[in-house]
Amino acid sequence: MVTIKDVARVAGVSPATVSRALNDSPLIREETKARIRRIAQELGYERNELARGLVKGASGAIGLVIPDITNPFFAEVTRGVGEVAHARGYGVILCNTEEDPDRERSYIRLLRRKRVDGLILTSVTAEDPYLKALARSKTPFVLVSRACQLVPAPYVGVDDRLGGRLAVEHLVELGHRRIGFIGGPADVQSSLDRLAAFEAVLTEHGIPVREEWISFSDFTQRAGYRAGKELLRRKVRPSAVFAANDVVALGVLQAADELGLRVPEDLSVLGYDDISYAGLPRIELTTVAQPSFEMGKIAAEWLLSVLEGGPRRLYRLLTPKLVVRRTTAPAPSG
Amino acid sequence: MVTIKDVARVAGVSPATVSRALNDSPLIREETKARIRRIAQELGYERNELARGLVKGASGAIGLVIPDITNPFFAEVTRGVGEVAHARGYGVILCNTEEDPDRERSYIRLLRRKRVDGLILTSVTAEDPYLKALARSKTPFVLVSRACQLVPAPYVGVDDRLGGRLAVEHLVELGHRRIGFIGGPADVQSSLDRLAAFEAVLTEHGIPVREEWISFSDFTQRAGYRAGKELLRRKVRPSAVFAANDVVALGVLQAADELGLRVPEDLSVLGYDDISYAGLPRIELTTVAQPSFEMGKIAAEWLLSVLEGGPRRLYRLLTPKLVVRRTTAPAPSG
DNA sequence: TTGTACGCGTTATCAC
DNA sequence: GTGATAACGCGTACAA
Repeated sequence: MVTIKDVARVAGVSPATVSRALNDSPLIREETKARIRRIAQELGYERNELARGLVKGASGAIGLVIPDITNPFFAEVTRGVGEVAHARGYGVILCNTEEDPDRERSYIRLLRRKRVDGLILTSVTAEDPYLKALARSKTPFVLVSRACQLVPAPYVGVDDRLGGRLAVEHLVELGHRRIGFIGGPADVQSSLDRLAAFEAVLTEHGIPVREEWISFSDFTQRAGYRAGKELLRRKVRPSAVFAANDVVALGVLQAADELGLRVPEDLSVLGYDDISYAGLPRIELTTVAQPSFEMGKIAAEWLLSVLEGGPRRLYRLLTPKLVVRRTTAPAPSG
Repeated sequence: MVTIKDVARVAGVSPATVSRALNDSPLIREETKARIRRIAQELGYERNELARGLVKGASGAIGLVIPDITNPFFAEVTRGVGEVAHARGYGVILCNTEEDPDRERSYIRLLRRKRVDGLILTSVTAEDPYLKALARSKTPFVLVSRACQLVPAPYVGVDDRLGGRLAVEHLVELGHRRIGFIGGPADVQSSLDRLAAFEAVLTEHGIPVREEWISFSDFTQRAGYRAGKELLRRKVRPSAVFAANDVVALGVLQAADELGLRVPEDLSVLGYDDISYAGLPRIELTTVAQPSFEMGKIAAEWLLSVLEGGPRRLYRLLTPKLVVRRTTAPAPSG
């Protein structure tokens, strides 16, 4: 690979001059700059960011830790992060944990070895202790979508209590009193918040919370399918199900179909996220919309601004929005 | 950040010894190794891969260039790549081009500056000249799913001619003779191959190819919707549509629904990829399955093996599989 | 306005 | 077995 020295030799100047010219230093005469740039271009020079990172103490890359890139919600977050990172010349190192805490820890170590300038985490379980260690280190990080109670940390997400409330109140208003909840992993804050809202709304309306209608999955379609099958096979089953995300809701829909339950006539199903497939005519899933792409952008923008000396505080709770489609309907009178 | 020197000072040895110990060199006495490792651990040392990369001439990262991370097909490829890369300690720098050739070129440059050890490209348009330059450079790369005619390059994908053939023959066997095609971007090889198969099969069966029923989109749901609307609004419209991927097919389904066309009674729709949403009970899209996750894994495995001196040739054409579900049916007798 | 010299954190090549 | 020393490619204080 051609280095700054090669360019210097050809241009008949010192490497320092080349470095300055390429970094547009005001110290260099314009014509020299132009000449050096031209030569660099001709030689196909691309600066070595490893070397540059070593001396500047900044790698020009950020780490993005995601539980499941296959979930359109996180794909959108990823897209948002990539958009702003790239616009500012940063690279994004993607880490897909598959909801596995071990992988997550191992990824964080990888990212630290790579000296990423900052981290965006969407994969945090509610009380993982490694976050404490991270908070002590100097590397800035943001939590997206999944908060953490253990450590005060910069965060951007939607108000999941409110989102859960919107969802469950919608069901209650439709006359449902037998409502089930299928969450994500039991240690994910966003899922817990949605559950808390679920219980709160039921209680407010004097509807008993039935433990046997509450279950946890791992935020995948398959898990939603399984949990749905189990829930809907009970002798006494709910007339509505609130799934803690859309992917799970799609699994529930699948379970309902296989059991011969008509949606929404026999069963109302409500999701969370508003992934693009929720709006398909064949699906028409009622759900709570989150600005996922926006969240990725906000997180990245904040992170990059911190890297340039901006304020280190961030706490953004965006507002979720109920999107009523066709998987919810008034409760059957039975 | 704690460096090798800090560890050396605490351990009372030279930096060289620490480096050797941490790299498990046989030159170091076992007890010294153990002691040094313990100290490194206590100090929270993580080796600086920037520095390491600089001296070793290898960054320990690969670049992954994807047209649309939001498309489950590419999300699966990404997952496959990440799985094997991380198992071997490599980082993956993700670049989402949104099908924009300018972005693509700019990403490639970013990745070269970051000195990635290799590239996985799924975003190549059929005759982009930058590939030639890439081929001349020493950085190894693989093309996944989208081939390139301009340059002989390592490739893993499915046999799109065969896949297209399976699809169209299925329609013909169902008695369809008025068949439309909605492709991806006009310069994407995989889309072109599927089109070629489409035309070949029609011709073989003595069915005229009607240009006005052939159109191109950009491989998104929205584009599929638009193209579908246009196609299905014609006075004379096809009884079946072959969409060059599932996302586009979903858009076509949406268009059909809005126009009051029943699928599959009035219109058969066939996709390509078999993304996870294609199998939903509400969708049941007939499609051609590609082993997307597998393709990502194969590409990464090959790339990493090349980095360790393995053979530099690769050409894997996997076999696509027709998955018949419920969006295709015999042609209406009309 | 440009060149010289040093250091960033590692690993590799010599010595001892 | 272990320690000094020289790279890797770049940015930058200091000198000119």
